[in-house]
Amino acid sequence: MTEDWERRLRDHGFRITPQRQLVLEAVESLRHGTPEEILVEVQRTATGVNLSTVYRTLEVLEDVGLVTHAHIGHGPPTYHSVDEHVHIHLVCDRCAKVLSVPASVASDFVHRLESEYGFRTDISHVSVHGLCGTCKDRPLEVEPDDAP
Amino acid sequence: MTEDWERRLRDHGFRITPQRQLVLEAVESLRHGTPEEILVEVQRTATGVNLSTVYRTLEVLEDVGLVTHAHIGHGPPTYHSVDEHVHIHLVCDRCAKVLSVPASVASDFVHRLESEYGFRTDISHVSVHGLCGTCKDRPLEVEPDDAP
DNA sequence: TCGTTGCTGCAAAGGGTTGGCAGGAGTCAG
DNA sequence: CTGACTCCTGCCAACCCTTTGCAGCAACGA
Repeated sequence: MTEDWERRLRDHGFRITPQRQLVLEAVESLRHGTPEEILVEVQRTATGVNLSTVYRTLEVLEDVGLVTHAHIGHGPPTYHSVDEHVHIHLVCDRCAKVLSVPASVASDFVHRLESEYGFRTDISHVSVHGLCGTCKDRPLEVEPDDAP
Repeated sequence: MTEDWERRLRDHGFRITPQRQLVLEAVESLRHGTPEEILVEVQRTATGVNLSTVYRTLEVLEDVGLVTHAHIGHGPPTYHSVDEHVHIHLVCDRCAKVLSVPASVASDFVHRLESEYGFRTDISHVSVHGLCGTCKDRPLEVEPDDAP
């Protein structure tokens, strides 16, 4: 995959450490990951790594453009490697499933924001909430003792 | 403004209390407000009101459809009254300014999500990040001792 | 007016995140 | 290859935002 991650870090004055490599690899192998999940993945290789290190490392990796994060719902953010295709998260508020769709569906929207409001947006940063195809067709609530 | 808020609450089996009235009024007068900000506004009238009451009240008001919340950036959510026009928040990552634009700019995007992915979305729930008109034209960093 | 039960205030706990500190490791010059 | 200089890490405690348990108060129907 990304092989110039070392250069990327060095060029920004950061050092190369095992922790940084492991965190980056974890982000790449999990395709969506919260800091906690990334920690668990990292600890499969190196048990000693600490959660605060993961937080600090993710910040560094984001700084140099190797990962991004997005907010899915109310919980902790999820991190992605940037060599993934840029995508948007659709979060179902009913079943909590997360769909990824290519960012291109939003390109008209993005262009309108830029031309009409001068706002240049990073559409992938936040997720879009709603109901997924399965859930929106399902009746709202099924009280078990109401139907004949 | 909304005068049937009492009915709204009653119809859902909730009681009418001064706290609920005050919180609702606070949300309407602040047009964007975090729980903390709403508390401060409420306390201009009733000092004794507690932050947990604000949280619980906002949950109730959202339940009955009198307010909504949206996530702006990493911090706490902001609440709006629902009689406001539905809008999208554009958050500038550089200067942290928040622009509100009518949700109609996103209608094509919303329709595509529904027709292509079966996903029915509540576009106003999360905010869109990026750079505002002012910041995107500003040079990235000005190192003071680099130019001739 | 009285009783029921939901609502509130308080305080404490909970999850996620950040900060200070001392020791250890990466990097660079020699 | 070696040494020194910093940066980075692990640990722990603090932090912010939010939720919860509980006892007393107050809204509402009878």
